[in-house]
Amino acid sequence: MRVLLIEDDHVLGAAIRDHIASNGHGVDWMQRLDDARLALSTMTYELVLLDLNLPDGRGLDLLRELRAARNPVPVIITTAQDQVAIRIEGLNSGADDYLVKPFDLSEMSARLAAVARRSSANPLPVVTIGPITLDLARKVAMVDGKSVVLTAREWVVLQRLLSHRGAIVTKGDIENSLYAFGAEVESNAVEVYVSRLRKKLGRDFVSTARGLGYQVAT
Amino acid sequence: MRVLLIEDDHVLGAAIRDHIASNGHGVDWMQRLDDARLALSTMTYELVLLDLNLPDGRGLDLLRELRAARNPVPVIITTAQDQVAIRIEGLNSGADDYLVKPFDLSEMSARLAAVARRSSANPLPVVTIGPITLDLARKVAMVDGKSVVLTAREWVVLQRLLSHRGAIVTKGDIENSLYAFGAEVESNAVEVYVSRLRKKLGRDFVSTARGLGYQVAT
DNA sequence: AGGAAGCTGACAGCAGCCTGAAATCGGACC
DNA sequence: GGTCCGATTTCAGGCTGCTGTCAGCTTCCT
Repeated sequence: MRVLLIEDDHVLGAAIRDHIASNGHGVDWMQRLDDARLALSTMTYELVLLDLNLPDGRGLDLLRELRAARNPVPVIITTAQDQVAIRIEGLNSGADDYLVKPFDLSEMSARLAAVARRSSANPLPVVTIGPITLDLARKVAMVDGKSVVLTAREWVVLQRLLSHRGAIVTKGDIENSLYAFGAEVESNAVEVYVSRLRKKLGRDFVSTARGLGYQVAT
Repeated sequence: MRVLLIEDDHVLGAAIRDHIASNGHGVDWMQRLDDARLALSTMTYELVLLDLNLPDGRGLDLLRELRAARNPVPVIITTAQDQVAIRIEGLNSGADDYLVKPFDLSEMSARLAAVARRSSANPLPVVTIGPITLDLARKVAMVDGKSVVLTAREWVVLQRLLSHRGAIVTKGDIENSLYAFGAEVESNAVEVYVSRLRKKLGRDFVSTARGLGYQVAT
C-alpha cells in the first residue's frame, strides 16, 4: 500500500514515516501543501494521512479539493486535542477518520489498516438475508424483488449492524456511527431508526437484545 | 467493563454516566473524593475517569495514592481547557490519558475504548468449554452448535466467572459486578443467575464450592 | 437425623424498548 | 431572502419480557 503523509513537523513526520514503512508500506512524506498537491496529481495513493495544521495553507482546503475532484482516496486527518470544531469540519468535508495528537504510532497503524480495509479491500458487498437484498455500495435495497428506498441515516444504521453481522451491537456503537463527532443527540434516535428499518425491511430483520443492543441474524 | 466516574458536575456527570452505560458498561458515579476512595478500596474497576477539579480535594492526590499503592487501574483525567500544567502533572503522576473539557461524548467513548484495550491487551477472546462457545465481545453463545440467547445480567455473571476461570469466585464478587456500588440487593439473586446459566449452558458448566463460591472448569 | 447452604419455578413490577405523531432542520428551487 | 418538502429529531404513551424476590425443595456435611 502506498501512503501519502502530509505533516510539517520534522520529528513527528519522520517517526510516522518510519513506522508506516516498517509495516511494509511505501510512504511519500510531504511537508507542504503544494508538494502534496503535485504528488496527488501525479501518483495514485491508497491512503492519505493529512495534518490539518500546516504552515502554507489549510489542510482542509486540500481535502475539499480532492473531494470536489471526485477523488475517493481514503483520508485520515490529524488535529490537536482542542480542535474539535476543525475535526468536525474535516469529517464533514469528506475525511474518513481522524487522529488526535498526540497519538500512539501503533494506534495510528490500526486506524490506517482499518480505513484502508474498509475502503478498498472490501468493496462493500451485496448482502442477501432471506427475501432482502442490500447493495451497500450503490445504496439500493430490495425486498421480495421490490425496490425499497432508505434514507441516509437508515443506511448508516444498517451498515453498522451488517458490519458486525451476527454480533450484538450496542446502541452507543450505532449512535457513534450516526453522530460521529458533532453534537450529541439526547433521545431515542437509534430506536426510531431501528423501528423504521423494521417497517421497511421486515419485522424480523433486526432482533432486540434487551439491555445489550441489536443484532442481525447471520 | 466496570468504570468509576469521579465528577462533581451533576449535568456533565449524568451525561457521561448515561453514555458509558449505553455502550454496555457498568458505571459507578462518585461526586466526592472520599466516596471514590471507598469505592476503589471495595471494588475492582477496569477504568477510572477522574475529574481533576473537585471541590473536596485535589483529584491528583487520589491518582497519586492509587499509584503509590501499586494500583495499576487505567486512569483518564479530565481538566479544563487552560490547565495545561495540571494536565502534565497528571500524566507524570500516572494518568494513562487525558480529556480536555469540554469534550465530545463520542470522543470520550473512543478514548475509553482505546485505553481499556491498550491496558488489557486481550480483547475478549472467544472461549470454548466442551460443547459451549462464548463470544464475549459479540455477546453470542452457542451450545452444541445451537445459538443460545443470554440476557444482559447473565453475561455479566458469565464474564465474571470466566475472567477468573479455574478459580473460585465468591458470590460477593459476582454481586459487585451485577450491582452498582451502594445499591445492595437482598436476595439470592446470584444463585438465581447461576441457575439460569446452568439451564441454558448445561448443568456442569459451573460447579458449586459450598460456602466459598462458584467455579468454571479450566 | 438435623441443620445449613444452595437450587429453582413462579410472578409482580418496572426498566427498557417501540412507535405514531408533532416539531424542527436543511437543502432545492424560485 | 422566502417557500416548500422530505429527512431528522424529539416526545409521550403503551407494551414487553427481564429482573429481583420469595417459598418450597434438594443436597451436603456432621
